[in-house]
Amino acid sequence: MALDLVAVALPTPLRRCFDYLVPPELRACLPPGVRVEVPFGRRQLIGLVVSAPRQAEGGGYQYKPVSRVLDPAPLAPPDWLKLVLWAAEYYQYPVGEVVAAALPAPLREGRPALGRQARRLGLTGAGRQALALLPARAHRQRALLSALAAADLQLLAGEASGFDAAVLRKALEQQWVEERDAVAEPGARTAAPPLSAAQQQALAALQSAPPGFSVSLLEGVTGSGKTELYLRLAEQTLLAGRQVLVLVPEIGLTPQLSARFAERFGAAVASFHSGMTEVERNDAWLAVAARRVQVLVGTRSAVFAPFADLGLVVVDEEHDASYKQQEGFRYHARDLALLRAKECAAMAVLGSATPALESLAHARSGRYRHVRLEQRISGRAPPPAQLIDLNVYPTRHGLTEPLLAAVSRHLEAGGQCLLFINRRGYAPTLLCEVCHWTAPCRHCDARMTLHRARGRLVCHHCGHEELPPRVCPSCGGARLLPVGEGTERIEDALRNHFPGHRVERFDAERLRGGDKLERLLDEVRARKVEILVGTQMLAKGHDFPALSLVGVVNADQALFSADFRAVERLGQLLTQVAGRAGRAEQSPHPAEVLIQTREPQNPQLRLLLGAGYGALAERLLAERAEAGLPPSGHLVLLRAEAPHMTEAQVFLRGARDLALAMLDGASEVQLLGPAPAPMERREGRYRAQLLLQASRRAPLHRLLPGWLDQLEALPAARRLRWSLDVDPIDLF
DNA sequence: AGCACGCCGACT
DNA sequence: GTCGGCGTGCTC
Repeated sequence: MALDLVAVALPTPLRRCFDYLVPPELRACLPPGVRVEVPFGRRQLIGLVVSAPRQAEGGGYQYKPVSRVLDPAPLAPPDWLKLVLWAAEYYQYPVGEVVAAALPAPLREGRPALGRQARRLGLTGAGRQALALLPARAHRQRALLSALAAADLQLLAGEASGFDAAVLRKALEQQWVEERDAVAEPGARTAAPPLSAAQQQALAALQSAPPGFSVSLLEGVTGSGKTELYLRLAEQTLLAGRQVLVLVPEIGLTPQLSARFAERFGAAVASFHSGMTEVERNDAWLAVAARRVQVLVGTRSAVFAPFADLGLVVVDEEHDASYKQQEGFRYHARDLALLRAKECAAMAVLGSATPALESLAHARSGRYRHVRLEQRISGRAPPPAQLIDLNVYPTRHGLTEPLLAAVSRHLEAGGQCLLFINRRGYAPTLLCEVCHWTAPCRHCDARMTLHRARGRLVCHHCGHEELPPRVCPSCGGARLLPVGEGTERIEDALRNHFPGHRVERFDAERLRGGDKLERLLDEVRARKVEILVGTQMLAKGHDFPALSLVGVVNADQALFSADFRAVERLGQLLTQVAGRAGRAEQSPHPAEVLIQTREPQNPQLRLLLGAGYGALAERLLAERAEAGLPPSGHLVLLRAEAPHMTEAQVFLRGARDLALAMLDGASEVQLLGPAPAPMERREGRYRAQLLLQASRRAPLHRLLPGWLDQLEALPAARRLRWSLDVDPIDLF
């Protein structure tokens, strides 16, 4: 007997879809991309139709019928669904969970696909009169009305107004405030600033890409004005009636960039990131599908926004590791963005001052167009970096005399100083002077970091906290010494050394919650802060016009790391930090970059400082080719964690044997391990991994589906946590 | 993942 | 005698 069936993706960890009977009257209502409610076991679930209804022989199976269709039309165009299905296959992750990651929560849970629209609020004549007559205690109404007296409030799709809902409701009721049409105007609203000669050249090079799909790597030093080029390309795309996706690596960078886009393009712009509420994200998502929004600025997950006609994809700071999701569905947003662009015949631009080796390799092979922007807008070359040898100069609280002297010099000349140290807390180790005991975390193979102001020892791997012991728990010795330094200690040392100068610390601990980062950055720009101490969050994207000295307290951690990407990352980080200095014309003092190191002869460090990131990248690419590592080879990592190391090892050995049985001896796929993770125990669990390596993707990816089916059937697989990471960027 | 079914220990 | 532990099996 022939049956009408549709395949439905459901939110379960099963790596397959499920077929449902199509009642005859619903046959026309079930195109791919609509949501349905279906019975699944004893539950009712919301799922997504992923195939057109098809005729099939029953084969005796009792299929269940679709219970309900939620959408009159597909939620998103076919290329969106294609991206979702492709990602599920490529990352070998359950389709239903990929769909769940690609849909905002309200849609996932079956809420109707109705979004709130972009709005514009304006002050009425009555409102203007009311503003003069408001009683003094009505300060919240006053704030609202005076803000609107200055300018209409333009709210993007899904954006909160920033005013209390009750206050807004009252003002609308009183007709002090009215809703006006929020017009999404194509083209620029505010005039674009003129381009430098170098920018003009780069823009011309970008624009000379053939119509349709193309990828350009825009390699532009910090301060060279890449953002203005994105804006120009976006304007052109909008005038052609197509939409724009701009990806940024982290939420902290969205306000700046979306503000610049909104300033230029008005209501056509929306943001999308994890700091928004689910409802806000839902509104933005739906507005993109309905073409009420033309430009979306967002983090990783914005790559799944349902563009109706995507014409331009920008991936800013494309080298940034935040684009790779590090748990669950481990996708790389940059890679998916390129796939997306290809399917939509859109132009893709990868922007960075320090491109990933992957992207450089593609540029070198001609697969990407390589556009360089080597001149800063200011015309000033980035300052040269100099090394301070920690074997020669003693330190106090991590700082050498030459570095402190440089800080004095720049402060006297009215410049700002940035001290970079990629470690939070006061000191990474608490050491007993007598027996050399160090404070360990009871859940991890790691030392506890001393946070002195909080009076706590904190493990940065699991979050465990303890009170520091008074005496050594091992020998009873009374002299426990903080060894090494973190941001807090550097901050203290600088406060003591430069009393009367304002020192501010920038790290996750200090800036937790709210808009503290934004507020502090404003104070930096207003020159109220003279010395900045911080972690890598200071290296990313922010503009400090008056900054003239960058000091790197210690560059050495990465030089000893086991991770094969450590030196690439160090090169990117040092280049990005150094790029914060001397960006603006009004920089009061020639800029300087000083790097403290115990390894001044390190060849990679010298190459970076002498010949720049590009030269280091060339060297690293050659090394990767030699070792068969990315981008010259391809990796898949199977991780496992269990209460005891033997359980993890037994599972991974089983996995290895299955893979060996599936591969013939001559296969290009190499298996490495199983081996314990670099940190064997973390959060109380033992971790190990099995690495698959191949010079070509095809044989590796051919292996995966069948291998995973067998892995899931392994009895050991049920008793521990394991996951597959395709194209891993960290080896645990 | 959920959610059932199923077969062994300490409690009203 | 039952409530409940988590092993194992299935979900169109």
